[in-house]
Amino acid sequence: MAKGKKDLDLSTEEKIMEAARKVFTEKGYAAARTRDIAEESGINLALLNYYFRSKEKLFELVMLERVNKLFGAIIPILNEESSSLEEKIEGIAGSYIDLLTEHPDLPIFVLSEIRNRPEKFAALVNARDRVTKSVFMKQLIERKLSVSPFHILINLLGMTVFPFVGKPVLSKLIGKEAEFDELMKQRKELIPMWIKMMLN
Amino acid sequence: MAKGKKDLDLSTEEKIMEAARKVFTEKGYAAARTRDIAEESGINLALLNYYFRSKEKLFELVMLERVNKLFGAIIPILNEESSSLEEKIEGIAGSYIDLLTEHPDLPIFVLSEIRNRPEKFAALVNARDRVTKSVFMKQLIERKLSVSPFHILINLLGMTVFPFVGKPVLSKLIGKEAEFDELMKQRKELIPMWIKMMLN
DNA sequence: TATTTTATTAATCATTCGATTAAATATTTT
DNA sequence: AAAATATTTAATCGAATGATTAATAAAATA
Repeated sequence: MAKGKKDLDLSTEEKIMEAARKVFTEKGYAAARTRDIAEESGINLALLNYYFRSKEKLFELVMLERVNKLFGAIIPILNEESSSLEEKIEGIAGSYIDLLTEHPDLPIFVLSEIRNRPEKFAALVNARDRVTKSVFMKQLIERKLSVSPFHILINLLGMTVFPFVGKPVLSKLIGKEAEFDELMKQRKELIPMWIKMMLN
Repeated sequence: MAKGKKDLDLSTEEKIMEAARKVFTEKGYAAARTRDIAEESGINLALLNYYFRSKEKLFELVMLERVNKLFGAIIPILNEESSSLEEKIEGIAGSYIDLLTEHPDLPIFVLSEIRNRPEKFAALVNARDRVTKSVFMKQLIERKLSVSPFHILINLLGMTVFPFVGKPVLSKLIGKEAEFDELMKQRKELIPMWIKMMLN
């Protein structure tokens, strides 16, 4: 049979995925209703199950996308062979701030879903070796710091990611949305500077 | 008798609150079932509504407790009149790490519930003036830094709070629970040191 | 064109869930 | 002790929700 998915199929499937991304990300798995997703995508409720079998299966696809997006922005940089430690730090801060400025709710979505159902999603982010044995960690160890290299990694991620995790609260303190974004833009250069200070 | 653990002399009301704290914090509002809370506290389901009117009302009490705990650990320090900027930085890092080592899921719980229903809880954390007009911010401004004082506040909170927000992922990288706690303990002294470096 | 497969819809099923009710039991007040 | 009030339970209600079904429309295939 012609197993090539037709344009219309793809379109419907993609409309559902698009709506699922939005609704799941806004409300979280438990509060999201399949009817919300159906309405948001302008399709019949039964079509959601026709194409994706269940709410759970649909969510797994969205979650996988999100996790890959979140970790795909850092893992490759950690493992670059040719770049220096300083270049990696600049790369991580820069690419993460660009990514999260566009998708501010990415980290809180992933982290809160993992917390709500750790048995289901913990394995998804088990990138232990790809981090602990990365070129980045090796380069950190070479510097013979007086503290664990994990501190540096935590600081880099904390200073970069935390403002977006705490955005619902922080943006109230800071004021306008534009000011928040301007601060984040500044941090692309500031964070590498601060981290480098910690390496001495 | 159900799996209620400590059936101590707690009043029925307090038994329900205790179970509500646990279930809401573990699963979030939307995924928490009033029947879970009833079973966890070893009481009849109807008693929950008898004492607290509704799931929503019960949750509001738990949420208020959590928010006060989370922000109560920092707001008073920000507004101390007698302590120096350096002392405040040490106080915040120290008291927050102590608090979050005991209650690691506090920040992710509060932040994700705010994100899921911002219209309901955003007002709860609107401490704008208490932060922006705090003694801490005044002291930062006096230092005539080359960057916005918000950067320093974000860095302090990011380095302190982020490891706990990301704990479900980070603890896998780091290894045993004890090692994570040991790193956090070290950070009580390290974070103030790093932040002070940023003040020059 | 005729037939088979794929896509879509309206209706509805089965469960779950928050909440209520009415009756029973315990506690306090008079 | 009697009456009044407060607490607790079992049963159940109604709405919401994920999922399915049976019928129809559209597209693909032969």
